[in-house]
Amino acid sequence: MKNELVYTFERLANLLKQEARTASTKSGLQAVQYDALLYLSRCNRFSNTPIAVTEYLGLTKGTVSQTIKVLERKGYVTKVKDKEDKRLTHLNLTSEGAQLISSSYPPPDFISVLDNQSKSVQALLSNVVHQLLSEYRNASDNRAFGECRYCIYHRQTSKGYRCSLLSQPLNDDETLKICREFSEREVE
Amino acid sequence: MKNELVYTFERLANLLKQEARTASTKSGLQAVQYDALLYLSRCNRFSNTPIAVTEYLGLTKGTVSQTIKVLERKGYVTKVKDKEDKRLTHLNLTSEGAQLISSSYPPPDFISVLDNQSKSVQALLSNVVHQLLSEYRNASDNRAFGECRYCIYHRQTSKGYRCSLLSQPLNDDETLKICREFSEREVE
DNA sequence: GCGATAAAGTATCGTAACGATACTATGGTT
DNA sequence: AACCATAGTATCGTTACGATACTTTATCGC
Repeated sequence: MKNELVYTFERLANLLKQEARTASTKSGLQAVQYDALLYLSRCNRFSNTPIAVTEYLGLTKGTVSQTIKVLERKGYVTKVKDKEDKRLTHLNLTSEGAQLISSSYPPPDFISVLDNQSKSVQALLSNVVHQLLSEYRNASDNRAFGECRYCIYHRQTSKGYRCSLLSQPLNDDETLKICREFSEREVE
Repeated sequence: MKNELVYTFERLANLLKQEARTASTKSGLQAVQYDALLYLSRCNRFSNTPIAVTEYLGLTKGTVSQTIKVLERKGYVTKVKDKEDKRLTHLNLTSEGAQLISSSYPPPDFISVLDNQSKSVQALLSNVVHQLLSEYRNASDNRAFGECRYCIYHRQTSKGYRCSLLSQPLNDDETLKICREFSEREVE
């Protein structure tokens, strides 16, 4: 039954949200602030701007601007103006910010459930849910926010990885991070 | 990779939330109000109380009390005092409330994605994600809120279904609804 | 080049969510 | 009857959130 699947996903999402909420209040942050910080810990250096946070979380610019201000005041992020494009502000996690995330993420209860699954189920889930997400991204008109390495602009050269959209070299870690400019690569 | 799976689920949850938000604002409701109404449309007659909404959504009593008040004022639910237990208030959807949900739920984009999947993938997903949810419910100390028919207290008699915990007869529809008293039945 | 438009970001305001606290009323237990 | 647990409401302060208006910088058309 399709509808039932939606219910199940929704309930899962609810429980995940609840677990995240516990983590955030334990660290003295509001839920949105935690979500924003989490995003910033997962995105690459082209995507750590207020507008990217805005699109990722599905909120408005003004709201996010305030959220960021609080995170800055609490010492979890710092603002750095972009050298080339002076409209842009980059948000870097301080070591406190990074530590806050790494001490509470990923959500332990959910991870333990995944751990219980057999390797084959895990692999299966990974495939199918990825597929689902990529189609869902296409169906909704939101930005994709996928991982760099799965992007059509991602290139491997003799000197390492590159982004062919932004014409920038990428180090290995970065190819695992999520990017605002992400565009789905066709599976061959 | 386990962590990656968590990310994927989280992003899926995010997109689902965004789609729900669009639906709610389109119908002139706040996100929480919509969530509460959605729950009330899915729960059985033992679980349509403010406290059940509270536990399902993971909020506090006071907050939910206010949310309900708004839903009542807007004409989407009505309050009915319980005959036996006078502490309880039952929240029934008005026809307007029911119509609001049925016109916007399930989320069309997500459903269309599920539709794209093959029958076998759908079946697979259904199994695995159900399993995941049931284990996650056990891992977290929240109430389960599962479907009546999968509950240990669910009985089939010659006269129809019964709840052996509350000693009440159940009609067929009700066994599909979610219940606050739900307790997972062991799979044999 | 110049002007128009778009994009990134901030500030401010009003509404509403949310948790905390304190309270009432009913039910259950011994 | 005394006590405690449960369901619910009311009120208060903090904060999220969208809307609007604004500034600054890039980009696009010519």
